[in-house]
Amino acid sequence: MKRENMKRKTRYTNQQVADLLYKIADLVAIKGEVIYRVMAYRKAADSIAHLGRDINEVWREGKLQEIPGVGQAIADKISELLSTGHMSFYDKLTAEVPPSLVEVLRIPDVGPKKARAMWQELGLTTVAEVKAAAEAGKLRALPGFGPKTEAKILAGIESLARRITDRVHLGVAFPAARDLVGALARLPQVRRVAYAGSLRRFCPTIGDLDILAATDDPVGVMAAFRQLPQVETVLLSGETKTRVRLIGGLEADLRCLDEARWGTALQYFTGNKAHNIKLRELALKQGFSLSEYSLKREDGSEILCAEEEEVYRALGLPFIEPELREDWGEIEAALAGELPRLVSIQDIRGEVHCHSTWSDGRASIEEMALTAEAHGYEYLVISDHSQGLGMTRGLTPERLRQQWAEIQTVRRKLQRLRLLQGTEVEIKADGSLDFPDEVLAELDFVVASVHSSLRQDRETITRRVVRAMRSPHVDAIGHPSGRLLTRREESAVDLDEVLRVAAETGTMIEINAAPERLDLDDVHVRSAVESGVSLVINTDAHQPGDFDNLLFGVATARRGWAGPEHIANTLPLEALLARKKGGA
DNA sequence: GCCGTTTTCGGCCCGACTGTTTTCAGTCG
Repeated sequence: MKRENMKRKTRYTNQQVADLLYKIADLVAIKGEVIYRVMAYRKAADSIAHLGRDINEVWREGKLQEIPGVGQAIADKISELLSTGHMSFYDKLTAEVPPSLVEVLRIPDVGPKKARAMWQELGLTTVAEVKAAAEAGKLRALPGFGPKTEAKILAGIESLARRITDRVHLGVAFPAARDLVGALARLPQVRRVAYAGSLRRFCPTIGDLDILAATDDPVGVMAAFRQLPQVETVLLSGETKTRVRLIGGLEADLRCLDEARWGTALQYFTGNKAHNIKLRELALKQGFSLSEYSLKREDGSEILCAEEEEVYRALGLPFIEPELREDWGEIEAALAGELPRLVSIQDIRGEVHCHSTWSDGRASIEEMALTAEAHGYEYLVISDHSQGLGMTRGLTPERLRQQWAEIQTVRRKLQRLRLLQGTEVEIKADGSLDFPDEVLAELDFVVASVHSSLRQDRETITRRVVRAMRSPHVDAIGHPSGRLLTRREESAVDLDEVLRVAAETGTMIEINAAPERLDLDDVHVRSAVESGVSLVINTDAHQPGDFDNLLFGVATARRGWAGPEHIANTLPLEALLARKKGGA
């Protein structure tokens, strides 16, 4: 009665391989090995997490060592893992260093040295044991520890327990950052202020906010910052740097600096770390030392950069857009003069996926259309859910026809916007569609999505989506992975296969701009761009305010190196319709 | 452990803040 797939070896995803390498890095650090060995594991893990190709495939082709940061030793370990399902190096390592210490490392202010000390001196290997020891006042006796360190560790454990997740999506981080920047901009001493960090790069999730302020009065600005009503706790505060926890739990750093050094500072604090390290290495080769303060020549004299562009120019590079700064090859491309031209929000002419009160939207068709028109859109497709999705009051074919009458009425109230009718049709568990072909054939644009049975295994859910893509009526696949950032993992669907079939069938793939989705994700956008898949950016708006999310979708496209030519809704309506399957 | 416009060996980005220290180590970004 044993099924075939129960005997099969576990298949490792890129993320799982990366996570194992991160874990090895932590354990090797606690073991006390040279930091460069630790960094090597982390670098390899970063590369694999953002590979954009299935690691199993790369391994089968024998090309593991072509991955940046993967040399002979790490390639051998990955090979062993993928072929046998275990890694003897990891087994040996965890026999020496208890793997639960990785959790201890997550306590703020506990790094490898402190974790090792607590483990070696007091035998503490879990967060619970550390907590008990701290409460009993046993930590302060350790060399390098004191009462304050002990208290900090206790507070750190508390904050770990209180936080559900340590990252938030852009829909949370972006308004919070705008709010802080606005408050600081109102201070008379502040000359310039901006957010930097992962938010400026539009990473899908954000760990904390990085705010920069140019001022001649850092002490005054820091004092004012600590007093802001948004601030719950001041975590640390010096002359140039203050770190606080905001109400709601998000943490924010404020750095103050001279206006003349704005460019180097903004560049540095935008990151990411790997991009910065590579930039600093490039600077060293050219005889400079680059820091957030300046470019320093070997004789110690400084070149100040008031603008970011000057930093890149001084290193012989064109400006690199923040969304590209992930060390995914952008510095090499910049050196070669091969940076892509990125799509911008002004390029988007309309959307083909939004909802109304006809299903689970919160605004009428008219409100949605007028808002889209006010945004300068040329077209909008109303695409309410189909009948099978009961909780969204999905439409039956009959109601779909009634909706058509309303769309025609609304059309008369519009100046420029061209309003069309579509659907977000449910892809049922077996891959069939929730409307018959003759109904789909009448619609202007069909988005097909998966909302149910998201836990199907990889083969089943992939076959299901592929079957939908082979329908001549399906123009695009909506939010293909089904992830909900910080809440729900993506489904097991094989996105590489989805993209391959998309290219073959001419099915468009959506970049859903809702900040909790950003689905297709940046890494696969890059694969789509490389394989010639047509993408479409939609906010999936359920109310008028949701159209403002477009910038998150555009940023995700930019992070995947997409230009306007890769995004179908940068086209005028007729050209977009012509690009559909069987389009004129 | 990785890597090469100086290198196949000897490097590997740079700085702020805190706490425990008599001058610096650890952590963080």
